Amino acid sequence: MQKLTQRQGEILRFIQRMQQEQGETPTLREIADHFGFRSMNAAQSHVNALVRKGALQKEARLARALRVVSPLARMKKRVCDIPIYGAIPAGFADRQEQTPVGCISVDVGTLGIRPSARTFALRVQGDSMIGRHILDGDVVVCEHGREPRDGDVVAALIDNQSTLKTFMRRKRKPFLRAENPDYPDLIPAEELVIQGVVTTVVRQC
Amino acid sequence: MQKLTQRQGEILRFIQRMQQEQGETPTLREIADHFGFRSMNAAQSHVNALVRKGALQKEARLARALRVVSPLARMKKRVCDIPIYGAIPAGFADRQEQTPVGCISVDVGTLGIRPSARTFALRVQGDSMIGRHILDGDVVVCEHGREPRDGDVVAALIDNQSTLKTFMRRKRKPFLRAENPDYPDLIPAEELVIQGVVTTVVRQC
DNA sequence: CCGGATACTGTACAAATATACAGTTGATCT
DNA sequence: AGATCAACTGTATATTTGTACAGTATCCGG
Repeated sequence: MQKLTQRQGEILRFIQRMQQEQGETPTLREIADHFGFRSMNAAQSHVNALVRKGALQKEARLARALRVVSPLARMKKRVCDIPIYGAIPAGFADRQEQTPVGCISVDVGTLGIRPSARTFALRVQGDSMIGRHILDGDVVVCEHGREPRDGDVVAALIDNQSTLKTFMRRKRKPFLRAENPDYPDLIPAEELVIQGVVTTVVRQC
Repeated sequence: MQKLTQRQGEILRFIQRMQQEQGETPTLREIADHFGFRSMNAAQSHVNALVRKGALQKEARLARALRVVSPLARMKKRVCDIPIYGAIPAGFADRQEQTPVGCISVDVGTLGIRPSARTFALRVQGDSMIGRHILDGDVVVCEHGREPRDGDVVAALIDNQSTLKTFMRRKRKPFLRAENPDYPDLIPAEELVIQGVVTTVVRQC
């Protein structure tokens, strides 16, 4: 990629910012307006220069069809949004009814997260899983409805509150092991509602 | 939000998917084409219905100016892409030169990550920071150039390789403490290049 | 059986937008 | 001095796109 002028860099950054904030790339007129150009052609020339230098891609004649070219953008395949719930009440029937307290957006490819309608996230309360290096305040991404394997960390509903436990089997019977002395060590899994299997942990330091 | 018809749901999902994959929302004609409508008005009516029901927002007369309305979308302010490097060589001069091995995309608001040009990510090798609950294979997001505070985890360049250490001071002199027996416990920080301060940890289970 | 909503076809038009062409100014390089 | 390029102004035009209007068929609740 050829080197850009300072002005061209400004234009490129503006396009990039608009794309992130507004979800759409600006039109030539919007670019011209933002920089105070009295002629759209100023914006047009810059865009053409950026395309020529390989920093931008364009669909000819289409509106708002600019694309910022970057090694990152190429690697970023698809971003999916995962809702964060404070605590999940019992039924888990209709997720639309839940009010998410936040949202994390991750791109699928790199982290190996398969986006599905049954993916959600929880903010961990308490140090119950410190033995598995999951701390208070961490956000765990869970997949609902997946069959847990031995040793998987699962979110289970205990006393109308989501708690993390380790899933395991003893003599073919499924149990949940708490990694916290405050809770009984083994709980038969049949009595409980397993809300999801933890696939990812996010910690903000 | 009023309930949607099945067909309206299909239209909405298509718009949403295009926005994620292409970065832009489709035009009425593109919607019509995709669903095999012979008349744009079919698409137009659906879009109007979606707007009326509150599932979609629109800027009148502007091209590709649809917006999917959802509690998640409203919460998701701004997604920024962070490059993942395998290992960062010494100079750290021009990030453009580095070849990222991956990319994570996170939304800023919820996780409190401030996106800056100096933000990058590393894949952790080895259990050197297990004492801080950072494991082999985790991805750590770092901020370059920030002044580390006592107890912060930092990425330092040792033997031409990035290694995580805990930053601390003894008698006002900065040191790096390794949480791994294979390394000497205390290293004067002046002799080393601190590449970044860890702000976030991401673990894929 | 009627009214309304849904789900379309078909046509026409105006606004938004990209594009093309002609020119000016200033800096930089040869 | 001349050539070249970046960075603009100004005007005109073709294309894309959103919008409006007219109409048909089906389904569903009252």
